Formats: sequence, structure tokens, C-alpha cells
Amino acid sequence: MNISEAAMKSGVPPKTIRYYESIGLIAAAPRTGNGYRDYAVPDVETLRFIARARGLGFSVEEVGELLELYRDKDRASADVKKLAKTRIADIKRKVQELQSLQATLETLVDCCHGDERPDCPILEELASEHLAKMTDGALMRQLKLRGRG
Amino acid sequence: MNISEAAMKSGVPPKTIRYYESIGLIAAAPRTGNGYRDYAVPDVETLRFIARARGLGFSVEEVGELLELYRDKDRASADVKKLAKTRIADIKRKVQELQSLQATLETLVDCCHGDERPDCPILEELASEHLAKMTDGALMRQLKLRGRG
DNA sequence: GCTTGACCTTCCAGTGACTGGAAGCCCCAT
DNA sequence: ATGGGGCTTCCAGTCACTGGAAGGTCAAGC
Repeated sequence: MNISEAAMKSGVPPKTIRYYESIGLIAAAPRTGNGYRDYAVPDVETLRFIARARGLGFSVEEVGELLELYRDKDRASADVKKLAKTRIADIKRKVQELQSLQATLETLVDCCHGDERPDCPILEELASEHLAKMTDGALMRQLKLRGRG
Repeated sequence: MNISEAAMKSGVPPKTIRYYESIGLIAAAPRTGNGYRDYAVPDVETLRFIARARGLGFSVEEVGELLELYRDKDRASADVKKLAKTRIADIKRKVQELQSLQATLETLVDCCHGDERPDCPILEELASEHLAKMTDGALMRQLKLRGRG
């Protein structure tokens, strides 16, 4: 089948399939006489596997590991569990971070009258030294987390 | 003061300060005789403002708006409040998304025996059609959210 | 047979928000 | 004058795609 059919059946856009091939996440598809990529049912299954794992927040690199593990008959399920647990820990950290962000913003919004008067508590808070220690910590954690979620 | 001193006082790394200048988030700093960037106290304050706003999860573009609003004497605090509220909504959505991801992963991990046996519920779930509807929805939302946090 | 339009191919560039590194000045202390 | 740190610029890379241009291919309709 053509790439667009594989895309439809797997839920992975054609561009992304080509991209996955280009980075070596999936093997290069065989070509038909006209040079078109030719996919079979197992390829679509692999793509669905990838889509699900990505949907669960695994990075492309981690998906690569999962695929290896998946194909490896002697894989230890402990490895997979470990990968999933790491992900859960990442998510928990991220959620906490976001919730403290949310609390701060909500406090700010609650203090903001929100009419046309030019003095705004949010901007004042942003400009003041007050928030500094708090958000610098948050910023640092944010910076370290970045590229991870 | 030199860029590294401004960096230390503001908590924004020199590279990042130059980057902010290059994208026009901050004005180009005046130069001393030797071509070094020369910063004053208000510049550091601006950088701290930026650092705090970024720490609160505002995108660089949004920080630009906040800075404009901050400098604009006739700004309406309603505009700022709106921006903050949008951010809160974004965060809430993201948190929910992450929590449902977490729940799914935890279910999977709980079902995974985690020993050396090669059959692993996580991989089976990933490979099966079961999870499809669930994570496809998550994937789609994920895709739409991407680049937003 | 020709056109049209929808496929497919490749490659290049851009996203956001930086970060690393190279090459090359500049300044100060020893 | 030599060393070690500044500073400057620009280029490239990160992550996971996505958009678009330029061009080849295919099936349908006239």
C-alpha cells in the first residue's frame, strides 16, 4: 500500500512516516517500480505501536528502545517496566510544577481587578523582587525539565 | 556593566540575553569602546521581569506582550488578566492530559509483573488495538498542544 | 492523446527557546 | 609577552516534526 494509505490506517501522517524513516526509527520501506514506498500490514502495526507509545509521552528515542524490546524475544519485561516508571516519575514532576505555576497565576489573577485602571497587580508582581526566589527556583527546574516533555 | 554581570544579577545566561536581543525581545544594548555590550540597572530589571514571566510559563511571545503592556502607561489591566487566564486554562488542560497519561501508564505498570519473563503487558497493550481509541485521542490533543508548553 | 488533479518523490527551511562550540578580539595580571 | 579569562560573531544542533517548492507518476475524463 501507498504511504497515504499506511498513514490513514496508522494515524501517522505521511510526512512523519518519512521522518521516522529518515531518523532510522523504522526501516526504509521497499519501493515499487515507480519509486513509491510500499507498506504492508505489519508496517502499519509498527506505526500504530509508535503512535500509541508517543501518545503515552515516550520520546522518539524511548519508542526506539521499546520497539527493540518489543522485537527482542529475550527481552526482560523489567526493562519495559523501568522505562514506564521513569516516564511516570517525569509526569508527576511535571504535573506538580504546572500546578504550582497555576496556583501562582491564580493568586495573581484573583488580585487583579481586571478593569481599565492602569495599575495591574500581575505586572507589579512580575516587576517586583517578591516573586523572585519562588519563580527563579521554578525557572531553574523548568529549564532542566525542558526538552523532556 | 558587562553581559556576564547582567546575567548574574538577572539570572538570565549571557547566551540567552544575546538571543533575546537577536529576536528583538529586548532592545540592543549600547556598546562600550571595545564593542562590549553595556547594561544598566533597568536592563537587569527587564531581564528579571522576563525571567519571572518565563518562569510562570509565558511563551517568549507572550512575554513580549507583557513587556509592551508593562511599558504602556495606558495599558488595561484587563489585557494582562486575560493573558494570565489563557495561561491558566492551558496549564489546566496540560495537567489533565498528563494525569490521564499517568493513570494509563500506572495501570500498565501495575499489570506488569516486571520479572525476566518475556511477555510484558505494557508492550502487549501498546501493540494491541485496545488502547487505540484512548491514546489516539490523547495523541491528537498532544499534537495540538505541542509547541505550547 | 491531452489535460487535470491527486498522488508520490526529494530536499530545504522553519518552528521554540535556547545551547554548544569555533574563531578571533580585548583586557589585566604576572 | 604570555596566560587566562572576558567579550564578540556566526554556525550548528537540539526535538519532533511541519510546510513548501520542484518535479515525477498515475488514473479519469474529454
